[in-house]
Amino acid sequence: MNTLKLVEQLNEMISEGRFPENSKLPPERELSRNLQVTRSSLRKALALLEADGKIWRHVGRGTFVGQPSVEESLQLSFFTKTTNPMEVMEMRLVVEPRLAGFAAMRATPAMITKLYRCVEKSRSPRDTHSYELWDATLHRTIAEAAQNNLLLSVLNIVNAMRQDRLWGQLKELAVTPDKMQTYTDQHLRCIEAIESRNATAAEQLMNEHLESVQNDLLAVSGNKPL
Amino acid sequence: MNTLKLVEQLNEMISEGRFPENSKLPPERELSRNLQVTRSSLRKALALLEADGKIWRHVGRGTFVGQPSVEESLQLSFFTKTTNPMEVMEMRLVVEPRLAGFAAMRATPAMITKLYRCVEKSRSPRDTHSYELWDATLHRTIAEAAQNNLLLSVLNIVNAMRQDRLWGQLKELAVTPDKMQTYTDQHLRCIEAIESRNATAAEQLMNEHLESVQNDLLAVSGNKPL
DNA sequence: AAACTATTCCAATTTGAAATTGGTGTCAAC
DNA sequence: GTTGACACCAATTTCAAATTGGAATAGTTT
Repeated sequence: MNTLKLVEQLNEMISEGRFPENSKLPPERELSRNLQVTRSSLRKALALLEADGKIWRHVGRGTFVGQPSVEESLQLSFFTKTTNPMEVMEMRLVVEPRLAGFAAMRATPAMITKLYRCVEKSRSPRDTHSYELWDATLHRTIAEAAQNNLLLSVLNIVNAMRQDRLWGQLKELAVTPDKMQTYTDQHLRCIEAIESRNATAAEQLMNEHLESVQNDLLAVSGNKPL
Repeated sequence: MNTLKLVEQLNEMISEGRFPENSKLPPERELSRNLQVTRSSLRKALALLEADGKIWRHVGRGTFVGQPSVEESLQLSFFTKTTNPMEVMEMRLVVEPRLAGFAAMRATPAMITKLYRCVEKSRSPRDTHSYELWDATLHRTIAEAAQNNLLLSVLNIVNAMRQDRLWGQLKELAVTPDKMQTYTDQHLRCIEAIESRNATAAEQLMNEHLESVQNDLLAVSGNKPL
């Protein structure tokens, strides 16, 4: 296997400081000429290095040594490349129950009205897509009611991931009409807790809701690695 | 006060659909000519509209109706504009204790070694800045050990906010040498919990640590609005 | 068959110069 | 002291041309 030798060779060039941290590697076409290999071979080696976290690439920009910058890692395209549904659900379970708790303490009456409206809209959906849209709006509105712009941004990331086209099939399999009914009931109970300013109840109800969603996703993925 | 009338006028133009949602308003120079007011007057009105969330502006891009897009709200510059130290601490308290818990379950021995190295480096800092750097590295390493790219990105946002130059003074006031000592001890106990795979302990210790930090920040800010 | 080579095309991005745009300060006038 | 008029700045857009990683195809080697 020539590819592994190439990987080894590139690794040495990097660790020997020929390509310093955060520097840009020569274009693939040029580098392949220098190393006397074809671009396809080089690309296979680079793919392994990227999977290993040694380098990162971006179309039109180039290939870079080390980890992407913070600014880079905040691009939506970067999220879709590096994460998966399981990670998203884990993040939701960390963030959203607390957001519901905050909302219970901070939501304005107008916000609570908006929350009930979201539940109503999601109760009789035309299709899966329509339901998902109102579901996402509902969860975002809870984040808005929590009055923390940073956490709201996090929720926006979550929603953006959920709307990614790659997840379409997974959602259509997992979100059946009876699930929608269950989820809507859970939403309603959580919002009632928010309205009655019961933070711990809101937090726990949101937690239970998201665990339902997670279990349903795991069920359809058949415990295969996501 | 002419400004309030201008705000009202602009609000009407928006709600009447003359400037649809997400559309770009005319440049300030042009709009001020159309409305027969000076640019300075218009800008005062626009500032109020922006504070109200009705519009958002970006240098070189223009002024837009409604809320910024998700992609827009993920720019670091947008974070520094819309958030504050209190929100960041709240977010840290939501995310980082759970990250420590995950790290306890998932950290590789190599990662744990790296964690101890971070504590050592932060134990004898040359100055506040040097301490902050290793502190940030430590918290990021815990996030890496937690093995969730999405949550790692969240932690990266937190760290980017903390390194913002606007926070320099606040940190220098709050992080005195004896505080550094306290924080380092708390770090150490948390990492020991991670090493012994005690997730609940790691989570609780990180929570206590961050509450200390939050209290110290509140103390120096004198309970003034942040 | 399987793995590598050579070539082509695509979409995202960069480059650079010129124009645009929001942000900021100054100074005179009423 | 607010308002109006003007100049300047830095960030961004625009446009076309060049660059770059991604992906597909057909031919060659083993």
